Amino acid sequence: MSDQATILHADLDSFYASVEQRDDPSLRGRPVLVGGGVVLAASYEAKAYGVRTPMGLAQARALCPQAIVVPPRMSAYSAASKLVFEVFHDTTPIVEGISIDEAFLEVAGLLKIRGTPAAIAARLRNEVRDRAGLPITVGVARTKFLAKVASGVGKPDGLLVVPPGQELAFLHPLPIERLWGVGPVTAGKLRERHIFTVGHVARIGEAALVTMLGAHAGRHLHALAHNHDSRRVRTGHRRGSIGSQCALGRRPRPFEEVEATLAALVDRVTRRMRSAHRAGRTITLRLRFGDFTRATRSRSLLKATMQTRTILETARQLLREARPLIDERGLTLVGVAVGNLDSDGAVQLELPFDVQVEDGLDTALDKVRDRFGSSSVKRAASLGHDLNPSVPILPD
DNA sequence: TCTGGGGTCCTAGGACCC
DNA sequence: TCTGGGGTCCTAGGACCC
Repeated sequence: MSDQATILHADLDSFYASVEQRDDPSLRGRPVLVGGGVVLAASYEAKAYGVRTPMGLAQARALCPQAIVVPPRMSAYSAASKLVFEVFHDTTPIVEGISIDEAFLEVAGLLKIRGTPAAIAARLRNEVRDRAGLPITVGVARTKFLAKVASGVGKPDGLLVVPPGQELAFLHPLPIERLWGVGPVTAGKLRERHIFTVGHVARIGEAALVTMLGAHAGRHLHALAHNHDSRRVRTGHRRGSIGSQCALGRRPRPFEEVEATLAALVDRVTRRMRSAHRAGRTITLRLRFGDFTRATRSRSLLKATMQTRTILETARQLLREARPLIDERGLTLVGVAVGNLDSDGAVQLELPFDVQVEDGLDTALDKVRDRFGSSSVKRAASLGHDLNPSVPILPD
């Protein structure tokens, strides 16, 4: 681990609601809720009344009757996100997007030319405000995990640097829910054992955590509580699945209507696959029932496809096989996702500027593996690409 | 508190191969 | 006829994230 805090976690505040307030001045300073059936985003004025996501709109209105509810405008949010990510990429070449509204940035290579990480982060916040008109919080620390915790603590519209040496003092008083990977279930298990803060987690041994939570989760939490997190900021991620789902409400639906909904979902998914040039091999049908239990059914094809017909046939078959469950419990959500995504043919990526093929192909590939993850290079091999040293081609 | 839509990662058993 | 260990893929479920 570096001896300087050079990882930034940049996180837009109440993203959708902020975009609405930016685009409609009459909403500024007022409680705004973005949502349809549930609250997708709440402005800080609304959060002050206890509104959270994802909360039913009726409940949110009860907490904050004067809230202004606006329907989501996803295309406006995508455009705003694009602007913000341009600022990220203008700040440093090493940007790892986490979602539409947050990213990790590594600034270790910029210190000589652009100043301290705190100065870089402050400029980043100004740029996002100037160019995208949005408030953003930045956390700075030596590890990704701590940078993310810092941005969470620094919200809204803040900048929080955790200096090396003060990390555990910062971390240990925080509630366990701040740990990445601690959701309601894990928090419940920990609370049962009177573990309420990160400091408590740090004091119990790794073995006890593993017994409590399983091998991976236990080791993961133990490491995070001690601020052990060697993950680097990684570029070049591509998602592994594309899906779409639709809540049906509690009213019972005829099976034919469910089939029609499924067809529309498959159509939406395959359109997105084609525009992203991704083909997939595993079709997953996602179901949620009247009692809110869930089930998934999946099938893998021999060959990746982005064809609506093939994917719909498979999805329909899965739906028919699940019909007894549906008839028994009632259906409240249907979704379809296509995973095992592969590149549709060769996707060319330039090697990072600091990787020279002249060093020898193996050395270059090692560096690329280090940066992008080993899977990218394995995929190149499995696809049988000709790795011509003068024109490196790496899918993904 | 009656719960959207988009994802990720991990676990675990069984099939199958060497 | 009975047996081992290691590895990968498939499927289903669960927890978590924004």
